[in-house]
Amino acid sequence: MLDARYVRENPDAVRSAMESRGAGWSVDGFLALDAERRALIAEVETLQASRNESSKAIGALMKEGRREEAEAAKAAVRDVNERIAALEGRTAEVDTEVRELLLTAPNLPDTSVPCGADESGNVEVRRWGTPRVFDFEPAAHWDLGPALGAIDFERGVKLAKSRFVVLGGWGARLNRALINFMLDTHAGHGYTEWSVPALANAETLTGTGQLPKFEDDLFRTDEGLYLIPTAEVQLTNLHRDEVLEAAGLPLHYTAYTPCFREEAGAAGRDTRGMIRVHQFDKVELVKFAAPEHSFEALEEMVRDAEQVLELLGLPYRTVTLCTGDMGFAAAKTYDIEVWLPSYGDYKEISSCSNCTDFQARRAAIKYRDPGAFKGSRLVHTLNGSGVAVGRCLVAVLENYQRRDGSVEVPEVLRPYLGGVSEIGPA
RNA sequence: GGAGAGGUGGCAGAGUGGUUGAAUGCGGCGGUCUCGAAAACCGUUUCACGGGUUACCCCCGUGACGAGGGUUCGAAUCCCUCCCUCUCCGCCA
Repeated sequence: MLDARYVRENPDAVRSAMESRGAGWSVDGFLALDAERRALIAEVETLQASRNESSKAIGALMKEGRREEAEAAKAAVRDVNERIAALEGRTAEVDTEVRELLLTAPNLPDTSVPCGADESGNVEVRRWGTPRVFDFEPAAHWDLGPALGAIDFERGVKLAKSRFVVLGGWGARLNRALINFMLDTHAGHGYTEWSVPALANAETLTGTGQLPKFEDDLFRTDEGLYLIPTAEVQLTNLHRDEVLEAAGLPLHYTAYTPCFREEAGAAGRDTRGMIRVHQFDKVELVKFAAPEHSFEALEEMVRDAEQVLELLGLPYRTVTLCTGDMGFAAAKTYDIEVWLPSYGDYKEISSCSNCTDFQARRAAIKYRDPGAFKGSRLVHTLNGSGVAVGRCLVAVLENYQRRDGSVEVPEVLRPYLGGVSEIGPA
């Protein structure tokens, strides 16, 4: 959520920021509503002040037994109350409209973010590793996985519906090995591990920005709970309505969770394989940082995610998303893309963002630093995949496959797989 | 799921319609005392929003005693709905 006051005082800056994002958010619509809201509040509060004064006077009259004067005063206050009620009706309406409008505004891009309309405007910042040159025709994971008994697409559909997958045998074990390897790696970098609910309530989803605008992307239970699309939601909301201590910042959190996405509007994209499915596993990184350190915290987070791929020996490149390609809550985002032989290209496997105070304002996450300032201020929240487990599994299978259909196990994963160095058909 | 009890300031805990935003204690902060500390004593200690100012310093106002509604001139106090916590029973990984 944007700071209403900032929008009020910097309408031109906000207008151009919205344009660069390709967001059709109406600054002028906001300004008009905001002005009306403040005028109504001033009027209502003046009337309330006079009512409070009269009520006090009535109390005094009653004590003195001057009943008739008290009755007359009561009648006068009833009039005031009617006017207040009328104004309050409109105030509540305007208040809701202002809030809803603010909740649908995306974050403002940081000044370091390149301008661009879509992913073609993203800027590569670095590459690591060299895509392997195969001396045979490498198989795509949608062929390789089933042949190994590692991935079962048909049964995923049978058990749930299309775009759900089942992992079996080495596939299931490799998946679990990846999760543990990632969590252990992040723990080594000072991240505290959490285990959180896979379902979240509406307030939680609103705190991180999925609601109210993106409800169609979520699975919803008939109790009004939602399946989380990412552990970012839970890790960030852990501190909703809390005031953190500056001395403890930045906080480094990590969690493994399944993630659920409706993928509404993704029809026809990545239909083969398990690149885009309704349920996938992910290890997430979240940080809470003081504003003056959040961008440096973002750089470190990207490195932490990249290291997972480096340890696994998977070639990747990192790009800065341009204004038009960034997510709703982000002020700056780096995507890490892993090399996938089946795509003959790099494919997103991690997205690391600094959301500045955008989520903190929605979720009321603050910090205090008595030596530096009075009261409390909003923290900056960051999140990143560290990394998407399903896509990582795919990357390992495809990049480490051999001519005979077996797959070499990356060194770092062997301790997690009982020491085996290769996996073949079950 | 059934029955009962309860949700008040960082914590504990008063307060059942009228200067109660809220007693008291603890904790925190500042001070006195002390070489220093402890103890004791004194003072202080919520937040949001709106306005004046426009720096979130200060001043005024409004609202907030789980949340939302209602009754009333006036609600922490009365009524309704919802949420949550605790105890017992049931069920259960």
